[in-house]
Amino acid sequence: MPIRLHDSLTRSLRELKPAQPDGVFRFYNCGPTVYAAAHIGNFRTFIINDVLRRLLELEFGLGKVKHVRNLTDVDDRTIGQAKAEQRPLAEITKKWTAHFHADCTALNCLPPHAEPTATGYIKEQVSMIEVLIEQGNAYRAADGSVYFKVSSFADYGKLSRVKERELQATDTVADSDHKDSVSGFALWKAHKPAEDGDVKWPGPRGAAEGRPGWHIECSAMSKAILGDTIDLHTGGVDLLFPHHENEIAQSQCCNGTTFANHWYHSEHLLVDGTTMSKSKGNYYTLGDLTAKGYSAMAVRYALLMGHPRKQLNFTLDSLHAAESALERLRKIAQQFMAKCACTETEFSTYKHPSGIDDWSIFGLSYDALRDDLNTPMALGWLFEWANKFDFSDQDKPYRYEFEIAALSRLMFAFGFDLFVQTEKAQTPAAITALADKRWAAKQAKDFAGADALRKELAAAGWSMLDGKDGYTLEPRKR
RNA sequence: GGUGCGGUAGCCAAGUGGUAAGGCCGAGCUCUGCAAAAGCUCUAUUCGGCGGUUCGAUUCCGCCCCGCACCUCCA
Repeated sequence: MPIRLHDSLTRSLRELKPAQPDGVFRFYNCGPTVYAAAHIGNFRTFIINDVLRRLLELEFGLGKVKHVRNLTDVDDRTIGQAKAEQRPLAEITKKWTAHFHADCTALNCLPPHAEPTATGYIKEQVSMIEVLIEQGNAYRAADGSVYFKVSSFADYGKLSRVKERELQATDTVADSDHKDSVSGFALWKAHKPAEDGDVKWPGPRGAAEGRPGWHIECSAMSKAILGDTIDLHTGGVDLLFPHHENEIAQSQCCNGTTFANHWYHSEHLLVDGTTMSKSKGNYYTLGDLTAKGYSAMAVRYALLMGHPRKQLNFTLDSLHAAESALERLRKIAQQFMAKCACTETEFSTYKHPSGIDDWSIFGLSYDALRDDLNTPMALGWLFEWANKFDFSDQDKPYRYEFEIAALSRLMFAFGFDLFVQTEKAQTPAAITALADKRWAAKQAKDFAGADALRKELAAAGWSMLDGKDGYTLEPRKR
């Protein structure tokens, strides 16, 4: 069964396969703008793309997938943030890039094979713009900015189906604030000292110094790293128009060939049934959630609970459900591991994409993933089969290794690291003292005293879990 | 107004022209000094509303109601 994925261009499910003879699947995913902490909505998209990349590696093999995700480090927002903080642009973008990487690591997202920055590819962007000017697809405005002439590209609107929109406006861009207009969008923005400070580069021939427009960076970096035609280009739905529409226009006019063979867009995350916004108090970053005591892995799980092409309603309750479900998954894995004395490390080593085709009882789950990345269905099958698996079957021991290898690979596809070593909060000495006291009381069969101490611990925010030979303490959740 | 996506149990969420996956929560039982953990069991005569097509619709069609998103620099 091949991997099939929805294609926004044809609005149908299409098989994913590398077009180039070298068999390498080329895949570009629009990345974040590094001017603040990314929110969990952003991460939904990146996690979905991470699952896709893992799936492709499982399918085509390691080294047969080239995943590129850019960092937008120069645009209105990054410049605005630098200005607001009165710091150099590079300092701001460096800081938030590091923050983004830390979040990605915590969420167990594999680093892309290349992570280009817009400022690292100014030359490439400038040359593309020059080609577009020479060919008559772009023109210089009076202030030295350069705009793409939408009317010069017949296929404009094909992706977003907005062709019939009122595109009949003039070819002259008269807007004074340098925003895109109906007939064109900015490829190059002339330097404006008051807004841009010292952020500027030499422009395309005949244009002023300034900085690139937003859309051109992806076209240039995709071309530079992956070539003129790529296998897949992805992003959130909001990028469908104008960003991706404009990328197609620029790239195809410049390169004279198809830009991307396949387009995929994941839907947005809703929080409490509505758009996330700071004023509604439902705006979460990963840090906000981990500060509440949730694990990053649970956040990842929660973001995969819904179909990627459907809006997903994220709530603190659903995150709690994710935390429990993940714990359940861990128990399931341990049941299999116990049967064949597999260690956590060994479980992890099974993760290597191996081309093994035996998916054992997890085949349906894996198939669901391959069928348009249906993560909720895959999770459903996973639990369904794990639940009905008979662990008491004595004739089965030799089979457990297949089960466990399959489960391990499935966990790799989802990107669930079941055995991450999480930093346990340090238990205050006073709490330990109380717990010791209670344990002693319990051993002495002073149950009334033990209960009183349990209550005291609870009041202090700790749960005491009694074991056979001792106790463990953990912070009370919620 | 244009374009697109949805409305399925207390919550989250799959799915199919043939009679509703899964997770969470909750309940009961076993276990347990208590608590936790673990195990077992149970939890939608019904899929926003009204019509239509059909032997049969939650699934197809029409209309209506409601929600969300995009419509020039938001993943």
